[in-house]
Amino acid sequence: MARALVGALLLRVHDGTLIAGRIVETEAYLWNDPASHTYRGPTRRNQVMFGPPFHAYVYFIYGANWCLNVTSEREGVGSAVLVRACEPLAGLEAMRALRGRPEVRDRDLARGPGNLCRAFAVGPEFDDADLLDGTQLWLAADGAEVEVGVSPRIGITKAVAEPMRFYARGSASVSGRRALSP
DNA sequence: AGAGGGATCCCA
DNA sequence: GGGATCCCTCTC
Repeated sequence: MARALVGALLLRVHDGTLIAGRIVETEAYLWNDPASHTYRGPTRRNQVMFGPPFHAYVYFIYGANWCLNVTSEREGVGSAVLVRACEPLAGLEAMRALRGRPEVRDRDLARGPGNLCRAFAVGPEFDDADLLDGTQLWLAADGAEVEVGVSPRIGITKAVAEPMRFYARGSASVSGRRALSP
């Protein structure tokens, strides 16, 4: 699932403008995973992760950033895929305005999970939104061939060695130290 | 490399 | 209700 999402499209209609990007980086957070929000069971925040797959799980982190996840696995299994970065395809001016940083390069508009949510105007109002049947935020498949690399996840302190980060090889919009993206 | 920032959750 | 923790970002 996390691997398959690399190369898919993320689409957003915001104020009548289409914003689109190709997902180039994801991380899997599985059931029974010490790094996952669901590791200690259901809570108010993480309940969406136990719901049906392909819904948005949106959470706030570090006092400044929203993060967008796609729930995965069947209902009852608390798991999700963090969408860490998109390569911008459409609506770049809108994305730049949403970022509030006129100087940012195109490839960096949705690079990193917090930046991605800003660029796509994604916030808590999308928590639990159905991403296969949405009119404002949704996912779409795409025929593009993407070579997918695998690495450990970024920014975690538990299960650090697990190779559950997936990214599009060669994409300049992949986050993290470039050294992590050989 | 370091500070900022606030929600969440565990354990009292 | 306190305090550690956190799937980060920006600026220095």
